[in-house]
Amino acid sequence: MTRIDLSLAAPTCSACPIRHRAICATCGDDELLRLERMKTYRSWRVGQTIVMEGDVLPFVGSIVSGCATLTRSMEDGRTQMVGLLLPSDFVGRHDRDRAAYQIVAATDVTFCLFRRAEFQQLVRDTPHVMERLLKMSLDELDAAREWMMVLGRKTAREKVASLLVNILRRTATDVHPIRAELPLTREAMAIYLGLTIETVSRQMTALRRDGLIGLEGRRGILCADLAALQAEAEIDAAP
Amino acid sequence: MTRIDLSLAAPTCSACPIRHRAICATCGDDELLRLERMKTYRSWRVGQTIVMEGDVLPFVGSIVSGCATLTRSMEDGRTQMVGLLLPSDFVGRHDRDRAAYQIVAATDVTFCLFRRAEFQQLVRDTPHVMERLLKMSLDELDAAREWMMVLGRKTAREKVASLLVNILRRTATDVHPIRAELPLTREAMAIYLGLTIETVSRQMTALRRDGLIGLEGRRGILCADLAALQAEAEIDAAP
DNA sequence: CGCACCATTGACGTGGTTCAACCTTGGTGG
DNA sequence: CCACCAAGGTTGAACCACGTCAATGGTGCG
Repeated sequence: MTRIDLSLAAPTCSACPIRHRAICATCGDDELLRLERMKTYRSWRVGQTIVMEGDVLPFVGSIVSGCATLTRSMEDGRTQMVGLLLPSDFVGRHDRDRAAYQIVAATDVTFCLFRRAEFQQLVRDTPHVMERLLKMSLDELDAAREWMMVLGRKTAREKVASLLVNILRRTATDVHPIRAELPLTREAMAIYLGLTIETVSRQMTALRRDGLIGLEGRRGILCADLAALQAEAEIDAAP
Repeated sequence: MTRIDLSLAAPTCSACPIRHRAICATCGDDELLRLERMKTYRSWRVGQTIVMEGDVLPFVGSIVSGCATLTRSMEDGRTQMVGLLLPSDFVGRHDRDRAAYQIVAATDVTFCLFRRAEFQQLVRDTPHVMERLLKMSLDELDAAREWMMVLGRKTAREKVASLLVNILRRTATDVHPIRAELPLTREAMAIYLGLTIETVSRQMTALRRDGLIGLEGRRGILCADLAALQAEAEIDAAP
């Protein structure tokens, strides 16, 4: 593998692409300066393991670009994804120094990291940062519970459609038809959905055959009618 | 139905059974006095709906005794439990006034409630209460992710065993054999586990037949060897 | 060009659901 | 007091969605 420089120069916070969505969203200019001094950018290549389940994780931080996965495995090898990390998502617990899940780079990925002790001090000094962390944690909890519905009650077709809708909503670029690059292999999709690779593949083919999505190579997906795909995922239009 | 008085006199916080495990665990005596003035006890009978999904929930609070369930339903009626509330668990979001899930009393249940606005002020005035809320939310998130593993990857037998282990761990009374009262009907168990009533019933029978548990009436469960039951649930002994 | 690696497709097996009958238990009223 | 009933729970038989196993197809990289 070609070696690359993985310690990128970090941009100033005010120029950061996740400035208004990440943990720092509610910080003023003064606090941003404090963050500048604390932060380190660090990148991993696709496929690299960032931490193993149970290992010491000496930092916490935000994902700036790319995609990482949170997974848990059983002794016999069965694996379930429990979180999909996209830009602005927060990783790690300020109050625990061991990772509860394995974190893997699903694509090349860059994090904005803080050493835990420093971050914990920041949280305790700055109530609105703690409240921001609380809000983000509660949103994650809601997302996890939403996913419990997917895992427990949806059919394979609905599961795949649900995942595609989620990814299109968060990362779609073009319009008519909207388009996104899947950050996951079929295997990673299967691990997320509690299915096998084969079932994911068959359902992707079926959704394409039924005109609900288009496929471009292995990773590109197109969707001319997101509402129809949402209906297929049995997602209520309400929220 | 016999009418009962549902507005119980609340005990003083210092005599409260969940004093050291609930949101108030880190409060000193002075803050406990503030809580005394804010709190209201309120009870619901088994089967009553406490709030419907999407309804206004004007309070937040802790469950003091009994058991309640958090569920979400799809339009066609498929239902998934996303949380099981036992004494000391916290309910509601301080920053949102609508319930994201239906809350139902699984047994007769008593809550210690605070009006949202007052509680939100308390959280903002008292950093260590906010940190306590954050810690409890992160623990809930871990529990939800643990449950994603159960829903996505475990067999019916492992699912049922996992639920029994959870309940025995949190509510078991006797020892040799340990004993607990199931706070859930078979239907509620099925909704929690992403299974049908029939499958739950068959797996309960199978676990009894295999000598891993004993059954006393509809609700009583006995377990002479919790480690064996945990092995059946494929739970790593580690944590 | 050729080798990995990822993805697709097919044939077949099976764990869990579905549908239906029956059993148990606790509560109610004659 | 006990017959009856409703609700919850158990059991059986048939079905099917998804998993398993195996072969084939595509694609990007050295």
